[in-house]
Amino acid sequence: MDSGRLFFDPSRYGNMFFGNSDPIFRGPRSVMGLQEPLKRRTFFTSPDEVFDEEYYDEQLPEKKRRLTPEQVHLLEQSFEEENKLEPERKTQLAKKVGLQPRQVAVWFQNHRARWKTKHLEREYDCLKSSYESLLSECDSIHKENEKLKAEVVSLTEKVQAKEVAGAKSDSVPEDVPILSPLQLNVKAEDRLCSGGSAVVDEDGPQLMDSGDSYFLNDNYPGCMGPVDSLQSEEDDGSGDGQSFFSCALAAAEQQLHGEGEPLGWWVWSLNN
DNA sequence: TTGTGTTTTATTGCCTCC
DNA sequence: GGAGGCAATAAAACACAA
Repeated sequence: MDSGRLFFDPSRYGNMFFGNSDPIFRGPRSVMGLQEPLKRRTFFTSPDEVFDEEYYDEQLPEKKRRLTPEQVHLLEQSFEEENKLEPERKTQLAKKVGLQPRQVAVWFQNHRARWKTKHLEREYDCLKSSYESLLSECDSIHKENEKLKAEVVSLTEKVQAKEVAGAKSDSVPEDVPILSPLQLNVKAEDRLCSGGSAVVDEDGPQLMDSGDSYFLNDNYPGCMGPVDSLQSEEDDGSGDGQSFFSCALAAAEQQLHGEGEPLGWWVWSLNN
């Protein structure tokens, strides 16, 4: 926009603003009566003034003025009802608030723009906090996953140590295989997956050789599967997830302390 | 008081719809 | 082609710190 443009363009809007065709539109500085601050007043303070041609005959056009709080209030009320203006409503509202219909239209236009900006900002904030919340949740699930994997490794090592120590004295049935730590690890997690656990559903990622990505969701690198399925475990009371490890840990500890059934049986039962 | 940043009012140009 | 909407922008009005 050039700075010397007209304050008001009669060619576009006719003489709706001023009641005559006096060529007074020369730009803001030449027509705004800056030398007469005492005569300053708000643009149109009453409906009568809006249509009072004599007023504009005797008073030079003024600078643009802020609308009064009452005018703004009325406009906002109307905006809340409907943010677009039909011609009839525009005319009625203009009379009601004491503005030119064009001013009302401009106000609505600007208000829609401001509303849109604020709405976008709110949506952005909402999405941002939602994203940060999910990120934090994902992080804690990832840590929990690491913890559980470490627990599996620890238990496996304990089981292996116990088996090696008791191999010579214990009589293990011939058809019960002695599992290697890797096999035991895989079997334990296999049971975890197939036993109705909510941690990994049947359609989700299945066991792979690496043993370190069973719980990862390929669609969300670094993230787990749906959080809801995790929460559902507690809800349905099945408890096949972490509680499995707790049972395993208890059984291993019992074995280490010479209680309960032989660990060979536990390994056998896992395998069947 | 003044400089500066923000808000509000108004204009312009372009686009879509009827 | 005219009416109306929107984005971009100008410029006045306003807020406020220094």
